[in-house]
Order: sequence, then C-alpha cells, then structure tokens
Amino acid sequence: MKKISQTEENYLKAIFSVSESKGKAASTNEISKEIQISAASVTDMFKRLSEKGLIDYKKHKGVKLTEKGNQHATKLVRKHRLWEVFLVEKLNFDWGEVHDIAEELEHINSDELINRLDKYLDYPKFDPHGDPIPDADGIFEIRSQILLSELDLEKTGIVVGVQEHAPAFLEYLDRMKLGLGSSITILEKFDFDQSLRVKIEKKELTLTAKVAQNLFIQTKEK
Amino acid sequence: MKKISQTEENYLKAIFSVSESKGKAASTNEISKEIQISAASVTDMFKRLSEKGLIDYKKHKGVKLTEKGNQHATKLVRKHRLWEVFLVEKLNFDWGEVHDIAEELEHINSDELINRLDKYLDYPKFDPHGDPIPDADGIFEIRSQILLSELDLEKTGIVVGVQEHAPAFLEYLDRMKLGLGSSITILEKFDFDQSLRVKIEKKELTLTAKVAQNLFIQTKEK
DNA sequence: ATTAATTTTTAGGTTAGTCTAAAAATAAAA
DNA sequence: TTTTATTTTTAGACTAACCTAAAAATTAAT
Repeated sequence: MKKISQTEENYLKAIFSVSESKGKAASTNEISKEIQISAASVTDMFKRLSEKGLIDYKKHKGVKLTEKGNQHATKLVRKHRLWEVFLVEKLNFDWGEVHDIAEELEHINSDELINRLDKYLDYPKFDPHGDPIPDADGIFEIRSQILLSELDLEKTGIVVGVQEHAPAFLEYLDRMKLGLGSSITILEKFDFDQSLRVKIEKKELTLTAKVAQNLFIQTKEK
Repeated sequence: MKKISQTEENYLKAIFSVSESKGKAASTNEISKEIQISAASVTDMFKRLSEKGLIDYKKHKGVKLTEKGNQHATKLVRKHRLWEVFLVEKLNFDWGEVHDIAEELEHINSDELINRLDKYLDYPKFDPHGDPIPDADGIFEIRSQILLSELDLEKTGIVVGVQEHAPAFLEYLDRMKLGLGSSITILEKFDFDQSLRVKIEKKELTLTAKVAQNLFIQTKEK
C-alpha cells in the first residue's frame, strides 16, 4: 500500500464533503471550485486517486469514494475535529480561529496519536462547532436537530451547532454571546423579513433570517 | 517573503544539527548522509536555500546558516521539543516513541499555536530526552552537565539527558528503570573495559562504557 | 433535433524535489 | 609535485502537482 499524500488527502476531503452534502457523485467542477484548483488538474488527480483505488471514476460521470477512500476521508474528518477540540478546550483558542490550524494537523500520520488524543479529550462526540466526530470505527453519532428558523413561536431550544463556518459568522456569534449550549426562546416572528425577536438567557434581541438559518438547535421533546 | 517548504525545513534542521555538532560549515556529503538524499540533490537545494537567504553557500566550501536560517531552524527545534513534551507528558507516550511524530508536528505553521502550547506545558526548559528547548526568542538554557563516564569514583549524579537518541538505547534505559532524574553513584570502575558498577536508587548494577558515555548527569557541586 | 452553452478531458508546459552518471574541483598520497 | 582518491557540481531525466488553451463530450435551449 502506497502512502496517500497531503494533496491527495485534500481531494478526498473535498470529494467527501461535496458528495455527502449533495448526496451523490461529485463532479470535476464542484471539486475544482471547492479546493480552488483548475478543472484540468482535478481530472488529473481523479485518475491518480482512481489508480490507487480511493475513488470510482468514469469519464464525464463524476466520482464517488470507494470504501477505502471513504474510510480514509472519515479518518481525516475525525482527526480534524479532534484537533479542533484540543485547540479550543486545552489551548483556549476561539472557535473561529481553529480551522486553519486543524487543517494542517489533520495530516499528521499516526493512529496511536489520534487515539491517545481522543482519550485525552475524553472521547468527545462533537467538535467546537457542533459537528459530529466519528469514532475510531468511523461511526458518527446522529443527533436530532433543527434549524432555529424552523422553531415554533414561543418554543425554546438549545444551540448545538452551526451550519455556516465562516469566521465572520462565528465572530458574530461570539459578540452576541451565542455559543453551543445557549438557550434561545422565540418571542416573535416578523414575516416581512423572517427576522426573529428572541430571548437568549436573560437578554432579548433580534436575529436576522440568515442567522436563524445557520444555527442548529435541539428541543426538549426528543 | 516566500514560504519555506517542509523539505526546505528538513534541510535547515540537518544543516543546523551538523554544523552545531561539528562547530563549523556543513559539507554537501555530511548533509547527504544526514538526510539520506543524494549529494547532487543536496547541491541543488543549497542553491535554492541560498537564493532565499537562509544559508551562505560558496561552491565547494560547504554551507552555514544565515541569521534568518538560524532563527528558522531554532524555531523548528523549539516546536519539535515542545511537541515531544506534549506527547510524553499529556498523551503518555514513552520517550522512545515520540521522535517520529514530533518530526511531523514540527512543520505545523502557527506561532500562536506553539506559544499557547508552550504556556499549556508550563514553559518547559528541557524535553523528555533532556535536550534544551529554546524560548520564543530562540534562547537555549545552558546547563552544566558531564557524561556519566567522567564522573569520579564514589560520587553521585542525577541523570539530566541522553546523548544518543536511538530507540534501542532509550528502550534499554526504560528497562533498566533509568530516566531523567535517576540518581547514580559510582561504586567501582573497571579499567579493562571501562564498565562501571553503580548504585541506582536502591539497586546495584553494571553499566557498559557505551551507556556511561551517552548519559548526561549533573552533580551537586555545580 | 440542431445549435448553443457548459463541462470535462486532452495536450503541452512549468516548478520542486528527487535520481544517476559523468565532469570538475579539491584533498590526500606517493 | 604529480598522481590518485574523494568530494562536489553539472547535465540530463523523472514524477507529482499544478497551469492554460484547445478539443471533445455532455447538457440545455431554441
């Protein structure tokens, strides 16, 4: 078995995230946009990854991860998210600052390392953004969650994750003192722009539709 | 300022360690042996590092790190050793297992990360092998130390480091329950093979000259 | 069902980092 | 001080990972 390079790993991650969110094969152009590399180069890499048995590739038909490719991509996600937990929990980074560093750390190659880190962090199930962390067997814990924008009037929910990961959004949440675990109650909904009047802990404030559509929450009733 | 690649970093480290131990310019062949790459490739890289102002290179004269190159190499040493402390202290790795992983981790690029890690580890001055860790300004703490082989009869010393880092040697020390902080008293010296009869904590045992020449110790009378 | 637009692939080129083999320079030995 | 040995450099080639421009295939639109 040959080694998988960092570059190849980045493609695997991109294919994983694109075909996971779209639910089907990832196209050359989608990957090209995802990782900002020319479509021609992406085609090149598709051939190489296919050679290595990491993806299924037929010309003009897009690509899908093979079992092997999927396992590897899942491990990368696991590493990335565990490192994020480490950076936030142990080194006190803000949740908006950790992505780029974890992007480098995820390529460190040692199963022993990652499993010890997992133990050291006490086997976290979710990262600082609320994204699930696959366990050593690649199993993700599934959580019932809805978007804040789908929560009914006068109901209360707990923030468990974010859909959008852009630093600007995360910094906004920090400024609003909104983080994982925050309790939000819908006081009023404004139809004309879908903005919401909400109560967070003690304070009342207004959230735009954009914000409400990017916050995952969990409600009491299962 | 262009980025310094991982490959280039490996050359800088090799040049640093060769010219530090030899006390002078590092030759093409020395670096070639150190990192197991052909002399021709080393010459190539010397040209590139020279272009970037990281080394001084004159044909057939060997190379020396510039101030800039030295700073970068020192930072790599700092990162490597801090990660080793992390792996041993926090993740409970044995001291023989950490080198390869730290070799990867040292290339992670973030001053913020390394300084927070330093703080998290409580600003250690020495790594698990007793090697000094430069501070954020690149300053190494100097310690008065001698080799166990130089210690006089009936004198006692404390193990503070190792000269040889080979896994086999470190595993041997583990098996002998010899580590940093162990107290050793010389009971007898055998001239014919330079072996030593010593007392370590409560037990008496014999150490070969090879072992005695690779253990750094510190004595009371500074 | 053609034509037009878009997507994907091919062709050909570049750079970093490696190699081997041969040439040139330096160092060691006779 | 010549000759011999060693070290270093040059020359020429290769692979991985990128690029642009053009060709081919697919998809969408008239």
